[in-house]
Amino acid sequence: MALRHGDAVVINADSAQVYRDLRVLSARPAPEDMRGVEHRLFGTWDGAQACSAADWATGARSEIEAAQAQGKLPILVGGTGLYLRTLLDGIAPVPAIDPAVRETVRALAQERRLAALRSEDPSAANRIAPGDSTRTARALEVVRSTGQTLADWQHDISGGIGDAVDLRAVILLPERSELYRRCDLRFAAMLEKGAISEVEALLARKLDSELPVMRAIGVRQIAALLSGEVLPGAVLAEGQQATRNYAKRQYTWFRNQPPPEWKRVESDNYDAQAMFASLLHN
RNA sequence: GCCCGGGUAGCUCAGUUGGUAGAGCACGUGACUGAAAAUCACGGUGUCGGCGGUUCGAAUCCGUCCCCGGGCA
Repeated sequence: MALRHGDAVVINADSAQVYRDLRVLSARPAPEDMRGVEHRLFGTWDGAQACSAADWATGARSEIEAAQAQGKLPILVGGTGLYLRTLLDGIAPVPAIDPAVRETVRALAQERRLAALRSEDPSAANRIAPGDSTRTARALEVVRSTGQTLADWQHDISGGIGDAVDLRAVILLPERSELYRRCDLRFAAMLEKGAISEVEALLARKLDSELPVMRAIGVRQIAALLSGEVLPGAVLAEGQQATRNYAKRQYTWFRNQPPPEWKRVESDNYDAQAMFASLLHN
């Protein structure tokens, strides 16, 4: 069955690796890692623009089609569960939000957002946890911008390709202490390999601090170092901590959200070659 | 050696006039429908430094010992 390099296309499914500005901090694969295999949607977005789950899914869909048209096998790799869900299951076709509405809503403190939502979309206000600022803002911007509630839009989910493709999925669930150990090594290596100058360059762009690029793990911590608010030793520890916290959330998502038939690998020393072989077999 | 300050959850610390303990973080579990490396929800943390005493009852009061800071010699 031996899959040759030229037969596959690797497509990124990670919400940070999507940004050009985050080569080091998103651990984007280097040319030598790619070993001649085509890679798509890595560093494709400029940090100045936010890539939404639907934006990514649109891009992924066309990359998958292009690969298939050439008889190549698309391999999606990455850790953003919502992106994969949007690609496979589709998403509510909510039109683009009026930028003015979005800006107004995001400028509100959570208490004010919640109060507004209670009068403009009471059932959403009731459903969303009171402290959940992201979802409160989303529900509010949707009613305000479209005149329909988010729940109304979500009755109709569309655009998923899950039923049209022969999906072979595998989820890696490493042992916790080993996972954390690797998180620590990973962030330390980033500091060694240019993360600090990467953040310097990012800060020089003076982008909105709420943009997704600015919220990638390590950006805030390193920015604090550069402005002298924090000492070098603390940056390492904080970056490692943030990495571990994220890994736990990601672990919870992938352990519970995907369908039960997705293969889960919990061992740390599996035979990758054999695993992929069995995955691709028939 | 003497004088101060301090020893309470894994860490940093709160604990009013004695009624056997709390907060943040960490950790664990979970949620997740267009910012998701985001945003949240829930949960247990424990010989309150040791030993003795007073008291119906001590993290809180008394004695003593140990440990950690700082100061004086």
